[in-house]
Amino acid sequence: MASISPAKPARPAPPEGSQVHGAPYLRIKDYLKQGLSEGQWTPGALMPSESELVGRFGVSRMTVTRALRELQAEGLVTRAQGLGTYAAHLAQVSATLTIRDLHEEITARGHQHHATVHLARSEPADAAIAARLGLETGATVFHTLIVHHENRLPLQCEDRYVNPACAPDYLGVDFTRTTPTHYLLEVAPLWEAQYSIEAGVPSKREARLLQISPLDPCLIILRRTVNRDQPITCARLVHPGSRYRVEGQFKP
Amino acid sequence: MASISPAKPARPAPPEGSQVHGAPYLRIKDYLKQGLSEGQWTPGALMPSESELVGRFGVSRMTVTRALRELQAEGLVTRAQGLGTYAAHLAQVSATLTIRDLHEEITARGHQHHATVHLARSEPADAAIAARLGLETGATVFHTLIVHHENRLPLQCEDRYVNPACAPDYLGVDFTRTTPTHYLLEVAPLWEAQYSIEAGVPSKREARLLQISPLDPCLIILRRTVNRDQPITCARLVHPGSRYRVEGQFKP
DNA sequence: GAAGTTTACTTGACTAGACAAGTAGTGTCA
DNA sequence: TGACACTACTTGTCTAGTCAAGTAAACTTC
Repeated sequence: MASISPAKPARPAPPEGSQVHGAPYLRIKDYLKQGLSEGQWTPGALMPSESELVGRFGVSRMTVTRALRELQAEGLVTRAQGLGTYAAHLAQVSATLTIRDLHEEITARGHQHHATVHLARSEPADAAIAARLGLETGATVFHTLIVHHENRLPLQCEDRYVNPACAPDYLGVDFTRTTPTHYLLEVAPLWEAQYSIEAGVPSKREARLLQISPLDPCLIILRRTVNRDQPITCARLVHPGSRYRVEGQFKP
Repeated sequence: MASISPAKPARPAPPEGSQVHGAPYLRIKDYLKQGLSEGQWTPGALMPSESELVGRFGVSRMTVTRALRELQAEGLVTRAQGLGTYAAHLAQVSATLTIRDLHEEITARGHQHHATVHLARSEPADAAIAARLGLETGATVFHTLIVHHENRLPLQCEDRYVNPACAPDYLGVDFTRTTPTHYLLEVAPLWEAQYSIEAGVPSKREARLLQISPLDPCLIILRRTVNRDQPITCARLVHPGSRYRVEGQFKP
């Protein structure tokens, strides 16, 4: 099969501006990205077809397909069978906000993390908590209230409810050494989470634990974590606005 | 070539629990995802090699490669040449927060959006703004201050500086009809953005424009947008904490 | 003219190989 | 014992084709 490969027809040189080095699929991606950033294809415009790119770059269709599929996964183009590849409307693109385990975040800054446990018990769930954990009202849930400190300064008040079915040994964990997030990640490795980030004022108890005034603005994150089958945990994370912010970047 | 295809050797049945329907690469992804969610491979564990999956599912290596490459892109596995495929440590995974154009967000809720323009002029940049836009101190920049309303209630105060080189006609736009975000997306289609989300109190002017008390907690988003070559714009978006929150979900 | 058919073009998915490059263990030789 | 080559296994990338399925426009038929 390799011996009778026909001589390749003369093909046009690779388009100007595309990278010369690197794997062919990366060169194709870079060429298309650059055209998109220069406005060569405005949102909604029809982009070159796979066979056109095959001819232009002198590669096989699988290579072009890979480049286009990755651009699609990155949200830069949309593709439709029978129609073609189109430049995407970037307004709908999403931002990636890195939300890491607080312990890692603090130690990565070279600071000291320590936690104080103010509550760790099982209790009957009220209607709101039960609904969020997919349980009956009055069912037993685990409840912890932990304050995380960075260099002795309170940074986060973590009020968390856990479904006992997912982590039966939860209350036996020493939360001054392991964060609940870290422990739950190990017990239930693959999950989905929903977040909501808002600004508000702390409750009186939260203000006292965070050593701030009840009027100080706080960044409040509500997080609910679900396994494939059942809810695992829901948490209210309250941070003094002056000491914490969420950062992220978005790279289409 | 099709006529002399050899009979396929007997192969083990697809692993239990995997989807029967769907494209083979999706079946393989689903099988691996399920194993990860059930703890069959805990973070850091070595997962089946490509050739093992080829044998197990009776497909070609390209198909297995595609499934694994997509799982890698989704952050579920890490791969290393010469070593193998490993279950990822999910703690470092990122959450996707959808940040849409405010006009779209409001109209999608079936509500009415209108904007009032309180400032739209060019002015010399002070040191802080110039640094963020990559310009010299004193260089001319465009400055707009716009309040966005949802059903007549102020929702966002948008204080924005724009690099004139990227959008020379910026001040000619009617911002009661087009949001700056939307216009800038059209003028400079491909960009990167950095976000910072924090809780704080509004300035006196912001409080007045948003019709809230200067003590009310606000969700403040600082956004800086960069093109491939140069910074485009930086903005301070102030939202009353009681009226706005950022939602997102994370689905590995 | 309206309704169906054909054709050309598009993406979607896959096969059965190929070579390259990185890692780790094993065996050999000085 | 230490240095080195060899080997087995892994992922990374690519080729040159295949068939399927969806769209749209041109063409044919009634």
